[in-house]
Amino acid sequence: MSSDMLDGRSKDILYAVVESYISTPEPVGSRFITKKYPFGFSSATIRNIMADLEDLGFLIQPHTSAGRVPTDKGYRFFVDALLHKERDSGQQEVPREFAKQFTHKLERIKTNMNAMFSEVTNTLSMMSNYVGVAMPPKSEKSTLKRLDLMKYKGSSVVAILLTDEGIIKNRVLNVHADLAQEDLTRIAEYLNAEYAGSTLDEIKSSLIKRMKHEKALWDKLIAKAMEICEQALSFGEDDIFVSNLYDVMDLPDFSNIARIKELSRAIKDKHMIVSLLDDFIEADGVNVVIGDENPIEDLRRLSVVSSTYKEGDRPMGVIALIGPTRMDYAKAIFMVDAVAKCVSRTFES
Amino acid sequence: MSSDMLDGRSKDILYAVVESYISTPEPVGSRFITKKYPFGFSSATIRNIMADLEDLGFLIQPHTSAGRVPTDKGYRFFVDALLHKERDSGQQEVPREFAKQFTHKLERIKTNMNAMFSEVTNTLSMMSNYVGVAMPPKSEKSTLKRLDLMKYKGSSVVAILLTDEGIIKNRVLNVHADLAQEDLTRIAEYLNAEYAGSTLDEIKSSLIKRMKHEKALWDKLIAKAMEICEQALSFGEDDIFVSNLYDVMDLPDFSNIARIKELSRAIKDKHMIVSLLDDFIEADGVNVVIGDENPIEDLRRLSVVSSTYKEGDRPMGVIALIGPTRMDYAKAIFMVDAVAKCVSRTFES
DNA sequence: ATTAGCACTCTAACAGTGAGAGTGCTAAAG
DNA sequence: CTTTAGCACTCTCACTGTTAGAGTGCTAAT
Repeated sequence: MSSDMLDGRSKDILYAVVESYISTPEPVGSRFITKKYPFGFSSATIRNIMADLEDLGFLIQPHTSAGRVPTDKGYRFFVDALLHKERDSGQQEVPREFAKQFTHKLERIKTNMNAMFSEVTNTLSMMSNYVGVAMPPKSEKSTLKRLDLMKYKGSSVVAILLTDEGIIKNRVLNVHADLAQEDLTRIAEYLNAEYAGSTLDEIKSSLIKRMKHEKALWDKLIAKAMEICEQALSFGEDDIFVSNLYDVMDLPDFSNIARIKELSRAIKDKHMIVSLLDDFIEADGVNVVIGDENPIEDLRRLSVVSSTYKEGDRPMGVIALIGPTRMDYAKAIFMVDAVAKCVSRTFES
Repeated sequence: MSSDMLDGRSKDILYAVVESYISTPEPVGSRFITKKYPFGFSSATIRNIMADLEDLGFLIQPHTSAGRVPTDKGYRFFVDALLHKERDSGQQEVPREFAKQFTHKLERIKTNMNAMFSEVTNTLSMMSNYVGVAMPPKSEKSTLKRLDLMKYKGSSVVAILLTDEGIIKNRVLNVHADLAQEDLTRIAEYLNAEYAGSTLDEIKSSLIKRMKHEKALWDKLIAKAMEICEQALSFGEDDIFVSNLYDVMDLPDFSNIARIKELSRAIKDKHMIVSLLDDFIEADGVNVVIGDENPIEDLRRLSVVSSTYKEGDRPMGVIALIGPTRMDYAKAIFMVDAVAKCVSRTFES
């Protein structure tokens, strides 16, 4: 980490510059620092230090004779410092009331996953002015509680999957045969007996193995059961919840449509976001990705703050905030963390 | 309708002005009209007529010595004229190929309602640059095909409703009793025997009647069944599908955030949109609401073009486009109509 | 009834100016 | 050797004045 090369003084100044720029989006000059932060150096000294910081790539000036603005590297330094600080002094106090209220609210609507995650993303967005994102639990990792099959039109069948976590998925399948409801019920019973308690992933692989092995299945119905089960498990894309952009538009960073459109484009492709957040589901605590660091092209001028929610200690999904690199990281980190904890609590009870 | 007071000449000019302004968002002047539309009058005459049209409230000038811009009343005249014209000459030809392709696409994903309606709104938005909206079929109006109950954690039960239209709803209920899965199955069977084939609305009212009548139900299980059924039928808010704003941001009308935010605000409250579209579900053909005419405050500077999709001749839901009052109505009307028809076709097969 | 002509108005674009903010460098002070 | 005061320099932004152009309304002539 190249910020190790900085002496204490430089760190203080850098921290101050980033903090100031985050709170007010104006390039910050040396004189301003001397006024607002009583370091005890003259503006000339600050100036020298800032020039060094610029050489090292932490700051940049929009043009000669403007103040300095943090680079992504500068923000990274700031966030790292922030995370260390956090660890020492728990700054939560005021928002305990919020957490309580919010948990209550979630508790009330947790029966409806959609409504719950919409609530999560919208609250997140409203309170932070950034884009709230929530990735619901991955169904593949959850364990099958019960499978039901219902006859539908013609040769199509509705499969309903219930998992331990309360994820309910349904899917219309074509079974290429006119099975009676009784047959379906029997098939479902068979599959339940066989697979209840396994994770969907396990079921899938076991299924593939068995189908290969017993190539000619003696029992027609069991063969059909296998076929149905496989279809039932192949879910479509993962859906993800993203807040609307209403509150985001208040930010000065997005005061022109070009920027807002960029953001809109970044969150349009939900697969992208999913694949990004997938990487953080195993990570512990809050994760911050800043601008450049982002693997996804469209997110290179944005930052992502994420945290996982868990049931017990098994990570289930991810909560995140997406905003400009000039983000109030302290706030974003705190909020994501708090909300993730609320969601975890909801899943436990 | 006050546009009856206009003579043919005035109508032609008004139509031309609106058409021109829709195609290019520049106030249109008298000279421009003489150039582009060979009416055979001089600019001075046009000028007089335009002054009259302004007095009558069809046009307005942003400032002295600018051209004229249509008022909502002006757009209304234009749209009415458009709808009459449409009736005579079917202008569909080119997009038959599109309709075919799109119907195919829907056919492939119709098993997943969510995916289907997302596809509808996003395609609509992408092709028109306006906001695509789709209201899925109202579950209350659809008939019950089958109800299933599955035991969940503790005293909660998952109810799954399958309707004729393929709407599958699930809901977690609290039954305040530790019923075994067998009991649940029996209850479900009973309810299916009793109610399959009725619309959910009918079931609801019948249920209420019965519960009042036989106050002391002798059969505990049937009492429970009633209770469960009632809970299962009380769905939450209707959800509605709204496209993202990505393509909308290309419009010059929304080139500043204030306008885009206004739009964002208007579509944020989905209940509002639902209540608006509900009014048009019975209407035949395409419906256009222009600016002022809108009952909802937030939509007063926007227009809504809507159409219903049906199964047979029973209207099921609404497809709509929301855009600026300066909208390409011809295109919007055509697209909404075409897409609604594609969706109808999908529901039929 | 229509139109040519003209005076009038308003906007948008452009260039020029000056204040202000902030820098880098140098030389003096600690 | 580090810090600071001083100063010349640079760049932006806000303001001003000016002008070209587009469009109007009115009047008088056709």
